[in-house]
Amino acid sequence: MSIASDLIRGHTETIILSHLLDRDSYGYQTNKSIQEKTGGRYELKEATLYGAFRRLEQNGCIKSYWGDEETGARRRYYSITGLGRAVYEENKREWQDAKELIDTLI
Amino acid sequence: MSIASDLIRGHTETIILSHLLDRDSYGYQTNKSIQEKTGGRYELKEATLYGAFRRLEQNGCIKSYWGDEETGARRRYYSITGLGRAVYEENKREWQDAKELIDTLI
DNA sequence: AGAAGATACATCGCCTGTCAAGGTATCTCG
DNA sequence: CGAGATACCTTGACAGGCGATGTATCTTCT
Repeated sequence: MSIASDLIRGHTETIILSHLLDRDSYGYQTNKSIQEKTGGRYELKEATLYGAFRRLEQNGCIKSYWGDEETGARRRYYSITGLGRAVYEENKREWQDAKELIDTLI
Repeated sequence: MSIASDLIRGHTETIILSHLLDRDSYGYQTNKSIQEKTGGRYELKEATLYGAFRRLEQNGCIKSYWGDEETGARRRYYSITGLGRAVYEENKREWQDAKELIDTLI
């Protein structure tokens, strides 16, 4: 992980929501997907990841359920809610603004 | 201030360094300049601003001196050091990377 | 003269997100 | 059987942002 976490801070939840847009997923897979998409340049720490899932579920952006694996470790799947999609869109807009703002300032 | 502070977190010091590249400045002016550049969309809170100045001075990125105003409130001026310029360049590079990374992920 | 508002600096204590460290349990492969 | 991957979770410390509050000076309006 070569990138300062303070630069990503505030995007963690949006990144997770983004990953859930197309399909339900579980924690471990979410993180693996992030690693793949970034070519190993970034990964979420587990404590950060599960903390974000907890917050997202608490404010209604995602719902969770246990997978019915016959074998292997149990998995808690998450699915994005309507609210979650709205929040995602809003966050994405905010990111576009923030990007522009920061580019103006640095 | 229409932008979430977690999206700016980690950029505060870089923004300040950027403002000091061309000329020495003081806290109040720095913040006014940020407000102008962003058309009032963003400003640093004073506690954030002075906290950042303190950190930057402690790790040698800036130096400070009192202005010799004959009139008006006293001003503490800051000037960027060689180290500060190097840190600025590095932070700017990191921002380019982070931007790309986040765009990939959200 | 007095009040209000801008200029200018500074600190304290709270809140929140990140993360190192630790823990549990299952499966696979040598 | 041991090592390593898969998969989940929590606790405590830390750091940055910020509301609140305080100081002092200058200008402007009444």
